[in-house]
Amino acid sequence: MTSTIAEISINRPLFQSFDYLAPSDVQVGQRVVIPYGRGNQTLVGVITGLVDESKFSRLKHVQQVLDPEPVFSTQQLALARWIANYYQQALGEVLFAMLPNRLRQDNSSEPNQSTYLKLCQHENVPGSKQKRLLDLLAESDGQQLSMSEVRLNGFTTQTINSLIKRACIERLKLDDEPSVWHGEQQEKLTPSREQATVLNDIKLEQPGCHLLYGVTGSGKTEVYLQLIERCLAAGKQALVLIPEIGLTPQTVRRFQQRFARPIAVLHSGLSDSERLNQWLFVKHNKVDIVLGTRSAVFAPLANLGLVIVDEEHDTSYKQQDGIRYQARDVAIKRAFDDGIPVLLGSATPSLESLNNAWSGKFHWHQLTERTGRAQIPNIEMVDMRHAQLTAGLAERTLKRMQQHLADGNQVMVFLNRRGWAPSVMCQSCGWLADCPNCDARLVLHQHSSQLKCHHCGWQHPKPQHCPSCQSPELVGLGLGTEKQTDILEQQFANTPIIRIDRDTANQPGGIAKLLADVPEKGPALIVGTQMLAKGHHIPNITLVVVTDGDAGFWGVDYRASERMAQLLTQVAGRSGRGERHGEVLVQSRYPEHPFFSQLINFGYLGSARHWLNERQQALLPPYHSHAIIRCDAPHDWQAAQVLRQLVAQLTEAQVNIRVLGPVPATMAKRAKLYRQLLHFHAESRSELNRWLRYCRTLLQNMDTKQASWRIDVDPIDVG
DNA sequence: AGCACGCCGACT
DNA sequence: GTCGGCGTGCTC
Ligand SMILES: [Zn+2]
Ligand SMILES: [Zn+2]
Repeated sequence: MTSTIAEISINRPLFQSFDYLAPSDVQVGQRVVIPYGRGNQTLVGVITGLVDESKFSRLKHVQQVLDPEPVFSTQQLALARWIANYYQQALGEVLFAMLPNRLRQDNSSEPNQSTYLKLCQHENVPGSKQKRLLDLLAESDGQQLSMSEVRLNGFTTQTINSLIKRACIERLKLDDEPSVWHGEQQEKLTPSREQATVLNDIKLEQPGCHLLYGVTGSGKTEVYLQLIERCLAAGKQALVLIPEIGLTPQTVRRFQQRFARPIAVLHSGLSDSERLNQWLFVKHNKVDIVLGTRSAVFAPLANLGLVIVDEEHDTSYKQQDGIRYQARDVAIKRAFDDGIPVLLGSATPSLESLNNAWSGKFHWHQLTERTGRAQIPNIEMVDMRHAQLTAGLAERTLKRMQQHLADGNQVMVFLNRRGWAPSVMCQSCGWLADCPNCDARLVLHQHSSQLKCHHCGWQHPKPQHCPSCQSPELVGLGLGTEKQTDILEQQFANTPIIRIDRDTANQPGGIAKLLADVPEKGPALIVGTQMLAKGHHIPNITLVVVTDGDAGFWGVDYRASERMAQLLTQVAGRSGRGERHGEVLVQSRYPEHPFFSQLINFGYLGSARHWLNERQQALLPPYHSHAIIRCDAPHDWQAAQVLRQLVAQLTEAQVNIRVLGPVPATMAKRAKLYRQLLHFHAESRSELNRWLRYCRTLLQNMDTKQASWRIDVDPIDVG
């Protein structure tokens, strides 16, 4: 048998491929099993190239070719190469991150099959059961049904076997097919004047990036749906990315109801086998619409015609651990490669996308009218400085809440701190409960009577006495959602209160059960964290209260304003019911701070313009590119030493981009590791890339001992 | 990364 | 004598 030499990438952080002898008919993009290393352990690899010769003399043989057809197309391989280069990751690791978990091991990529029963002869048969089965099959699509459906209808193997003997029915193996929504279909809505303009301005035949600025409730989804419809009508496929928290059953339902065809859904809640199933449906061309979160950007659609990224500013598009990439940017690159349009939608676009739109790189579209709802409410500041606080809320705030509840409306109280109190102190000696593994205070969770670290997961039962002076006077300092809810329960004794945060959402039933607890009509208080701000429309809210408008402004993070404004704008979008104008109260100790007045007077876009100016002055993204090399080690000097050594080598090589540091991370110690950062700022993206690649080779050749390092390109957490 | 190999100390 | 600790170096 003739053979060829295959370059194979494996799921290890090695920036090289390995040459193996393979059967001459293998193709690039197929997975193979190889004997690897001195112990010849069997590993799955991906063929990334075929060559005639290798500089290695004793090549091993590929053990098994796993895929009859490549699991990666040439375009996907090219995309993987781009990601590996841009984010400084090993190609093999990128490729494996693009595959569903099951295909990272030696599982088959062929379509799943099930046994079906097909009607051959509909003749008179003795038993009534047999007769009923024939009737059932006769009525079914294609006169056939899957075995599981037949079983579900109560037919036994015996009935089936007798019918097969009579040659009335036959068994066949058929590919599994994705299910189609059989419930009520939803007709497409007549677009508003604004929607029609947007729909008219986006031409699917023309490649390019479109930024759709649409305030909450302005009908962005309807625009998506009608564009997808056009895309499908042109015989192409559509990919829709949605943030983790927004991809709810209701969202999926909305798409299913509009399109009488199967839709693949790829979200993080799927089991490995469900995820593989969905992925195989996409791979084998059985769906034309893919709905998914971050990693769905890699869905193997072969005939893509449109990519949509909903809530494009959402930080969950950035993968933070393992393989790092920004799915929104990968989506843009993928669309560019395919020569197709990509639509980014948001009520609070990222400064990156706004800059691209305002500089003419993206096409700008907007939806400013809320369909069937009152205008976005104004934000009203509440000065906390001299206020008497109950549950963290000023008298004025409580009064307003009282009014709204008395009118039978619902009120949302937002506090981005879960637990009872963010720290615990001894009143007689001043001892503070610190995490033994992190530079962080332990958070008191009163209901479970535990002290927990929100950074490393460490927890311990709440002590009865101060470990330092034995005094029993241990008190919680500050306010979390748990405590706020408890106090509000006393204040508003007859009002149902629902708390929505990670602690309550992790209980059985999850967030869906909590939302179901919100009464359909009548007053209710909904208390919660970040989780409340995104997704999950609660219809009867007329007042939103932000307990601490100053939280999150203490750091060095230049994205803090942008993120806070996005949060406040999103939260404000929750308020308002039908034509009833909603209200938003933001409590602050600095109510006159320009951040608030700007947001109130000039809105998100006006503020964004201002921040973009500041970023330009400060040579920060999106004008300059930013990357961070992070280094962790068990002793505080190790990480800094590695980075100092790196800086020395860079200086020697006459580095011509800005290098800052090493500096300790905002939380210098986390999970028993000391963390140091090295910042890189460059006007030119390619220069940054070049120097990062150089850093990577330096670090790979450096004896970093116990220190581990990673490169974060376009970081969102800067501290 | 993950594994084999190897060179040392502390156990039967 | 050997079991296992981690430090070193390689993987086609
Ligand atoms: Zn004490
Ligand atoms: Zn901790």
